[in-house]
Amino acid sequence: MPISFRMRFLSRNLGGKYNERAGKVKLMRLTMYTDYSLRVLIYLGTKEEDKLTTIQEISDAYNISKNHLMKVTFELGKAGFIETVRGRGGGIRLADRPENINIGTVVRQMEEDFQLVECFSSEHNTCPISPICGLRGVLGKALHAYLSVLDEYNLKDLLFNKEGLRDLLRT
Amino acid sequence: MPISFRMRFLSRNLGGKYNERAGKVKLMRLTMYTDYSLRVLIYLGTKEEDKLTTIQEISDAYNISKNHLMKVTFELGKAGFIETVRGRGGGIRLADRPENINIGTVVRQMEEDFQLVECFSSEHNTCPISPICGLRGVLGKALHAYLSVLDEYNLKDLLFNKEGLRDLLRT
DNA sequence: TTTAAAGATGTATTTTAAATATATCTTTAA
DNA sequence: TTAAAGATATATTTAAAATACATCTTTAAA
Repeated sequence: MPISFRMRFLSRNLGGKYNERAGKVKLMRLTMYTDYSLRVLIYLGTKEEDKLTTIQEISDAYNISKNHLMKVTFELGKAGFIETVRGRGGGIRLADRPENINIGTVVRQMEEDFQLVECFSSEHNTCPISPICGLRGVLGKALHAYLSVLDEYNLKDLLFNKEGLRDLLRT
Repeated sequence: MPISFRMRFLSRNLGGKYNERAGKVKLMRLTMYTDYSLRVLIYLGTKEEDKLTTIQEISDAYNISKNHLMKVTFELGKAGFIETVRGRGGGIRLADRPENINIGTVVRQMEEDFQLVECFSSEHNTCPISPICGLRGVLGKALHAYLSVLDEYNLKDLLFNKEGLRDLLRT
């Protein structure tokens, strides 16, 4: 459920050499998609209330593909976290005050699913012991704990140094 | 950080149609690698103490590629969760009693890293606000909560219905 | 003392999701 | 009526994950 950042890490290669980290994998990542979603919200949170910001501006500030951000903002708008104004002079803004935008809610919304392991999906599961296996319950509980922490925070909590953020985001 | 099961889910396709779930992604997955690790431990846990089990047998029981399991068991051995005996008549067995094999420890060991988002990696980070951004802290806390739940369980907890597991795993 | 069964190791290939790019459409203020 | 903005769709690229294949090494049994 975490923002999956595959970036330019060394390839995992399960079949690779057996020295160093071979065989291990990178779990618990959030996608850049979710990361970008949060970055957009943070950016908008540093702006004056109601003021519109263009996607281009955010793209410049973070040096992120505008095309990618278009899709992120589209989803953020559909989910109701931001308002979008089309046409010349348009842009995007937070749909609510930062203290009312919950981080857990954002991550849940930008997520597709929380199928931690194969047996979380009745459709794709092939594990023969799933009917009586305790693993799903344990992982589900862990997932809940993860999201519960995120539920404790809202966007305002991430903006405690709003001036500093503005400085760093100035292009 | 969850066991990443990509399986045969619909492709995410960030650039796909904007109806249904397009744009959303699947986070918090564990890899099949970690899932398989836990399944191997569960299988061994259903066996009599000290009795050796071959990888082939586990491969048959779960219908998992033997080659893949070879790598999983190799890692499990290196990490000290199982003992491996080479040569004819060899096999693998738990290195300790199930109650002493902690699930959180297993997941941490089979993990490569816990870089939830780009800014968790000083090497790959490009986000300009990371020096003062509260996101990393929040996600780190959530990750800790996730692992802490796993830390509360050991392999024995997953074997409460050992007889049922044996039945389902009989090939 | 040779053979076969087991795990160990390395490399190569395939598949999938994620990331990104491109192109066009729609809206709307100037 | 034009240009700037977001909306939408499709296509491409990249990287990780999953898997397959090919030996090698160890060791007990024949």
